[in-house]
Amino acid sequence: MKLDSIGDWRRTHYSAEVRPELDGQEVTLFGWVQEIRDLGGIRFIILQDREGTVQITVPRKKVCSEVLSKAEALQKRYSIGVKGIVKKTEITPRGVEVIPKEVKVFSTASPQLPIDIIGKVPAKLEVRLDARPLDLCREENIAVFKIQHTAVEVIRDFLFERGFIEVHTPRIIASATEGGAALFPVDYFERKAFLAQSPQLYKEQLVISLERVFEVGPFFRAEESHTRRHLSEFVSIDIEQAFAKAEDVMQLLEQLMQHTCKVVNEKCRRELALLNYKLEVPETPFKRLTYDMVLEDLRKEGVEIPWGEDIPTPAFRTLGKIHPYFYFITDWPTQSKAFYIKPKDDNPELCEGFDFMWRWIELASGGTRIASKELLIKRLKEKGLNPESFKYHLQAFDYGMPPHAGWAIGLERLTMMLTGRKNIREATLYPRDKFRLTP
RNA sequence: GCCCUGGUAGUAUAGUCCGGUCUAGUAUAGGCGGCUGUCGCCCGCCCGACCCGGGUUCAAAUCCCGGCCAGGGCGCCA
Repeated sequence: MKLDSIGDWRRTHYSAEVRPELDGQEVTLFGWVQEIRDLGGIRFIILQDREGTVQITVPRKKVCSEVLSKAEALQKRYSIGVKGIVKKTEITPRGVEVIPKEVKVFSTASPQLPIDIIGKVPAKLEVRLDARPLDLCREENIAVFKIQHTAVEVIRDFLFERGFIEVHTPRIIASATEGGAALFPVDYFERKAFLAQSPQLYKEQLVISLERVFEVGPFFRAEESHTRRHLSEFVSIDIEQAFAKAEDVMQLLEQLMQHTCKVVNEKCRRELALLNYKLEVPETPFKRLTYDMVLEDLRKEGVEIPWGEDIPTPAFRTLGKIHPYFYFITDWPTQSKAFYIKPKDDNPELCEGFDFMWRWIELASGGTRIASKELLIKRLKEKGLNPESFKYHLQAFDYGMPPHAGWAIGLERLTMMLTGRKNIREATLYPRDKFRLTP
């Protein structure tokens, strides 16, 4: 079929902005055909755009033949433009409809779509992810990513207001010696390099110059993890603050979480309703459980964990039932945390690291960092790491490393919390895991 | 990497236990036709599928073995 060009048409309103008050006014709408209900003498076309939907009503005998033939040719997902008159009406749920005066078809679509975009017949996640560009057109998914966007916007504003500077650290790094998580190797000209798993060392180095920094960006972990809360590429929101300790950044984090829930609740009312999800705004301060208290809680539930061990997933699930919302876990055994977490001055068996939990899911982790070079080297050795491999990082500790603390929060996990999604892949536009590299 | 469960039209499912009745049912989508107030529109007709390979058997969607893929769980996750 012959396609139209946009010409001098420009959008005057999004679908959601077409309200009964505009009765009688001409609007230009752009979007996609979401649904067509043809009753013979009258045809209802649901136009969808980023902000929602609006009904285009085509009464056969009342529109000109050109509009009629265009309207008859439309099919699902055609990209269209409609110039028409807003009509206030009692008959539609939204209280408005648009009677077209002119219709443009910008693009057609395959008649047999791989998934049902209305959601009458739900598709499996696998099928949805294979058809992700189309899947993302579903209103439910638009809602998820608008909420994610709102959260990122809120977090950035919050941190800017508190004097944090947004930074960008390298994604390509030279050494695999940070320990722990497996790294993805890459060819870097003739050398071997790796994709960064965290900005940890860089953001610590930056506190000696920029003092308060944050970064929002992707990181990579080549783990075998195959769960609904792990990805091999994820977005981390990382902060690091000079002249601070764990409690300072924990307060920052709980205020930030409360504020994020509050703003998302206000600004994303439509999206939350669409997802059929109620987001509670939590009270601060959040519970602070010590590692010992957690072991005790679990013991009462019949789960024994030897002191010093990390807490296994099933135990976290139990814990999430006892503490059903946000809470911190503090006073971890030093041996269970990363080498850069500061041991307590009065009891070096314990450290100033913390986990920030939402039910049974770890949303963030952080802590006071070690500022002393000697201690850091000692901890590296205890962890079986070679200080020589860290010489470029360690130099920062020769130039006046202040006391500092920070945390990192997983954006996709945060999005799961904010949207009620149960699989992290739904909170990621194009998820990457061990088995999925496309689309 | 390990354990459990599963793989049937574009999509979602029934059938699998207990082989034959399956020419594989249903819904939805798609095609064609009809319908002037639908909003999961409705009505009629049509199209369309047993993951791959091997085995058992007179006979396999169904039982067995291997593979691939998916979901869930575990481990791993500074």
